[in-house]
Amino acid sequence: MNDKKVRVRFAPSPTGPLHMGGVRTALFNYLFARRHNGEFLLRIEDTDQTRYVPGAEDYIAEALKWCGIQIDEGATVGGEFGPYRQSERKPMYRKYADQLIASGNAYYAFDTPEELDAIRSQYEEEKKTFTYNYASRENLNNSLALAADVVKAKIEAGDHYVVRFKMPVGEELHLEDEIRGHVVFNTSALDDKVLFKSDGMPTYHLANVVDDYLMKISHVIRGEEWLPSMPLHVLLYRSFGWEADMPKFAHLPLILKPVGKGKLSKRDGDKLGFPVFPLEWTDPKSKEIASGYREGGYFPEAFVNMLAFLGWNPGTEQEIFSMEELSQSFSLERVGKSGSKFDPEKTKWFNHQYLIKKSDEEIGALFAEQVLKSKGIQADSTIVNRVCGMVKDRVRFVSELWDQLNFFFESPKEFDAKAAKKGWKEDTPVLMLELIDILKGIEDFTSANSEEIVKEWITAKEIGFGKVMNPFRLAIVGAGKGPHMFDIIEILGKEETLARLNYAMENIKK
RNA sequence: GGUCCGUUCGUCUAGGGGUUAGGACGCCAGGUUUUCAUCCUGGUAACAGGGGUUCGAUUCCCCUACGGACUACCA
Repeated sequence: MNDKKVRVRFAPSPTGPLHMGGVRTALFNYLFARRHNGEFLLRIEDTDQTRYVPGAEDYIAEALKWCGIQIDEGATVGGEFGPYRQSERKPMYRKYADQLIASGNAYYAFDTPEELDAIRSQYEEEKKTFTYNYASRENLNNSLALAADVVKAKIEAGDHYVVRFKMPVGEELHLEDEIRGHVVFNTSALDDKVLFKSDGMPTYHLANVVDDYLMKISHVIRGEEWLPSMPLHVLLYRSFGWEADMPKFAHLPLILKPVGKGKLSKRDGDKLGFPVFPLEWTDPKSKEIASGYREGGYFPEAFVNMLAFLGWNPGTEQEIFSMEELSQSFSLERVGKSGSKFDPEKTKWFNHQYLIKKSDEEIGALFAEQVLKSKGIQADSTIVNRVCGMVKDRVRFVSELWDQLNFFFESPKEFDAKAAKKGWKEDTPVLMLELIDILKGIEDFTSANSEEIVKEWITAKEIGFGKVMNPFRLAIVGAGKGPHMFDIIEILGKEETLARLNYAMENIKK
């Protein structure tokens, strides 16, 4: 173990909204940085200009912010290792490609994409696989096969070319991954990857290694889809002579679809009935809207907690972790090796846990803002907070509160048929009439007091609570649901309570 | 096809040569409750298969099967 300062980076490509897998990668990097008092950087990998999507970069920054993932250095916040956008670093990559050519680790290749495509399909017809590597490069259009003066002439004539890595032959590479342990690759099975494109931009592989080196990255924590290119990256460090400063690698297991096969993709979300994105996203071209966790009513803490447990666990039975607790507990050793199927149900459970932990004031404010306002209902915030507190433990989302609380804000006009059939009997009207009289006489209409008086009456009359309380509830609530009856009528007040009772008497037909 | 990675309840997972294989989500049942829900209690359900190694393997090794990733002048 070297004692290098921990510096990690999240390096997304701004080709669209970040999906939850990307957010988890960012989260694990962030947590790892926090745990080791290190730094977390955001680097934008926009080397492919053809795939650039406007708004994607802002989306990434906003999504991380919503999750509570703070960026120490990066495209949006600056820092001494900038710029942090690869398009802005463009001028510096060229010399590294040249360095590799000079040292014999890379070469010029003039083959056009069309030529390569043609070769590939020809191989396919012959049921062979074409690989641009030691076996084929001597016969292709590159500086390894061509005479030096021809190469020089081509370049001077302005011919388009790429720079390819010259993959060594027959070497066994023994690599260490922080999550997977020992991994072995044979370089003969690898190909001569393009490092520098004909448009003057580096590919991911070159830019990534150069930037990680220049930005003094200590650990590369990324998705498992990058595992196959780890040998290339290690070889690049070696070719540059940067082995001593090479970061450690950790490849995270993938997040899989809840049903069916394969990894979770951006297309899955709304089709499968849950968001795949942290924030809602409107595609700038098609104007299609993809739903987000934020807009779906999830709390960022719940979303983050759920994500943290996809592939990682603390080894204890604690499941609810704040960002602070995660920062203290996170370790790469406790990240699993196998992919995890995402479970939308558990995410809802996490949301419920956070919802019940929040104060009545917080929930009340959200309910007023998100639900009542849109219904044009204005209500006293003390009342709103109080009723939210009464029922918050039975919902998973703020939006579900309305179903539990509607009767506080609107008197019932219709009555649940099933509850009416069950609770509203022949003798009910007589009892309700008596109940109205009792309630009328109560001066102190607080919950405890009216409960005592009504209970006394029921006990004295020997009629059983259900015979009174069930229809009473039906009249007040409109259904067989809701919190403690006397708490409800205290909030409603005597006048409203009596009005509802009278309305029910006239409108519930047996 | 090739290369690499993986495989414990339906799902997320703990565990690890000798355990009643633990927890959570979901589901089911009972209890509490004047209702619904919460809550409490209980239940359902797993070491992919075959070979080794060993006194003993779910745990270590190999093979098979299955799953996954990668295989672009995309990241």
